[in-house]
Amino acid sequence: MASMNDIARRAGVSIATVSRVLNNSGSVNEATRARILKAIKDLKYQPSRVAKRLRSKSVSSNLLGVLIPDIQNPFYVDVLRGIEDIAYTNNYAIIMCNYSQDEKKEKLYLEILQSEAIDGLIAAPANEQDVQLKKMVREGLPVVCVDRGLQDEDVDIVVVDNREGAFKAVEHLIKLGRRRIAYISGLQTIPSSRYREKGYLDALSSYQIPVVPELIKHGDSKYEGGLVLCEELLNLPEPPDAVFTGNNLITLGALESIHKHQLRIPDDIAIVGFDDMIWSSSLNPSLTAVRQPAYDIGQRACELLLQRISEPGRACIKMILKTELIVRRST
Amino acid sequence: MASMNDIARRAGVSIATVSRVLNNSGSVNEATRARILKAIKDLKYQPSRVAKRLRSKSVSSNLLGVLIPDIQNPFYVDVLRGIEDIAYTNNYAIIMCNYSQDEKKEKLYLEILQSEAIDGLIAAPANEQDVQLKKMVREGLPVVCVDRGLQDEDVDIVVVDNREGAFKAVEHLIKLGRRRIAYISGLQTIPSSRYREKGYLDALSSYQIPVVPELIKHGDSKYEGGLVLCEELLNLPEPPDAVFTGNNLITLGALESIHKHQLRIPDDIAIVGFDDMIWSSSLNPSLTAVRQPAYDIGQRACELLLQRISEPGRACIKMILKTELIVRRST
DNA sequence: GTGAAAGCGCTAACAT
DNA sequence: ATGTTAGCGCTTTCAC
Repeated sequence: MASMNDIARRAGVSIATVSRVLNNSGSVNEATRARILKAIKDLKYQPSRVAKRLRSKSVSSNLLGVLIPDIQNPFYVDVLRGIEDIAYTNNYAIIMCNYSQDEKKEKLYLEILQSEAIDGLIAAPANEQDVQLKKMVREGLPVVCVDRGLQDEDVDIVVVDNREGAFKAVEHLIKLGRRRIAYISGLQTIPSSRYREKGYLDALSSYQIPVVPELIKHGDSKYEGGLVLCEELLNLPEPPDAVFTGNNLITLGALESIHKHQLRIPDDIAIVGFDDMIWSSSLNPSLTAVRQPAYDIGQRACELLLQRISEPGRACIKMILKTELIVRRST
Repeated sequence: MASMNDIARRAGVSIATVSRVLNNSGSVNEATRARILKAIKDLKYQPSRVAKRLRSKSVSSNLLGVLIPDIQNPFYVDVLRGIEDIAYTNNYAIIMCNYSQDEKKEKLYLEILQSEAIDGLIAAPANEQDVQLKKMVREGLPVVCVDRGLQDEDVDIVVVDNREGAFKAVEHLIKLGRRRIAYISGLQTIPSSRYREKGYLDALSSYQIPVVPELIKHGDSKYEGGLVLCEELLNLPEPPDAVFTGNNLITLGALESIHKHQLRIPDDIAIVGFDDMIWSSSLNPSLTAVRQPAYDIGQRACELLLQRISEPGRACIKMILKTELIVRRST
């Protein structure tokens, strides 16, 4: 790969002049500019982003980090797409790190990201206390949180109103006449799980429906969790007549379990899930779901990050997006 | 962030010695080693991967590129997970580039990847003629192709036997008594689309079933394509009694369309899709599908890449994995 | 066993 | 308008 030096030599100038035409800084004679441009073309020169990044913190190296908990979860895929589209239009590349809900892996990735000298980071941390991420924020790395925030740390964040979304879902079930409504939660370390549980409890209490502890299950935010916990619910002496699932993977696991038991949805048991998916309407039956604007979340987050990179001092923004209840055949 | 210089000063040695203990190269006095180690700990030193990468091509910078066509397609997500797991255990980070089936975007990403000085690349190129990727291969960048290869270019590749997978799917439909079997293809520029079409045609011909051109539709490998093209099929004067869909997103689109027409599956029309998904059994009805070992593909590809990085000279390997027909209720 | 110094490709301050 | 040079953080010869 040709370097600036090669260009300079071929055009018979110094590398400083090459740098000038490359960055449109300073003034350079039209004739030499043309020569340099030609050399660049001839040698198919491509600037080294690595060298640029090493050179100085003051210049943007156009590299962002993205740290997400679970790439298997279509919600994060959509967030990622949103991020990526904005990054792409602004000529940023992305280092994508998926820690698979594994805090050890998350830690390693944060170290790598740091040592890759990224310009900024969009992260959904494993938990709100994440010391390492907090430290990076404090050291001045531009960070935007998505889906999950950081406790006692002033940082940009884009989330949805999880409590309200859950409330609407459970209220919907109640209005349909359901009374034994179960909740299958994801990891309790994740704030959104707790807010969704809060929404569930609030809805029950709003309608004076007693809370039955055995109808609340806590799992791992994954398919397997949904499967196993729903199994437990269905095996109860008095099983639920409706279930509210804490995220899309849990929903799929729960569906599997319900089908195994040969129960009819919604006649025997209704189900509403958090997170809508592109194939929700193709499920058996089509799924009533709380839709998060995942793609938007990604876009907004990336915009906030680029803003913060160019203006590090600006006050932090907490952006709360609305959810939407999509009613289909499963309720 | 502390640099090697800081460590050296604090330990009262030169950076060369620091480098030695960092890389376990050369011999260094136990006492000084201890001092240096302590300084590293005290200053929470983290090596700069950027500087290391700039320094020399001869030393690995532990960064891989991944170039995929469509992150919305769960198949690629699973491939990505496979890649990532292997990369992680070998202490490599990943720059993930999703070009959304957009060749212009793909081109830009290849440039970025190159200028990021990655150690190697796993790619599913938009088409087999990709000049830029070919050039990178020829210039010595370790590359492994997945899912899609490069014409007339010797390169490691991991694929499945698409023709055979399609053949099995269509044969299955035929044995069930279907005769008007449609095929909704993805982008024809993608080799796998063509191989799958070949498998479809071979199956028909093996069973002496005439090919009906209007039953073969070519689309864009996306949800919308599946939806629109299936719509066209269903509006035919003589609609198909079965449809074989070219990938998972097309399948979902086709399902949507069939449901819209209120047709019963498989009574009115059977459907079998290429690509199995975690929620295939939760679809309405559960989906008969050709399963690709996507996660394995990713793992194998990454292993091949790491091999090639450490041994650039070794002969190219073409790895062909088997598909599996999972029969469920949609046929 | 340890250090000095060159150099990877680039930017930016300072000279000319 | 253009050139010279220091330096970003690291590895690696070559001395000592």
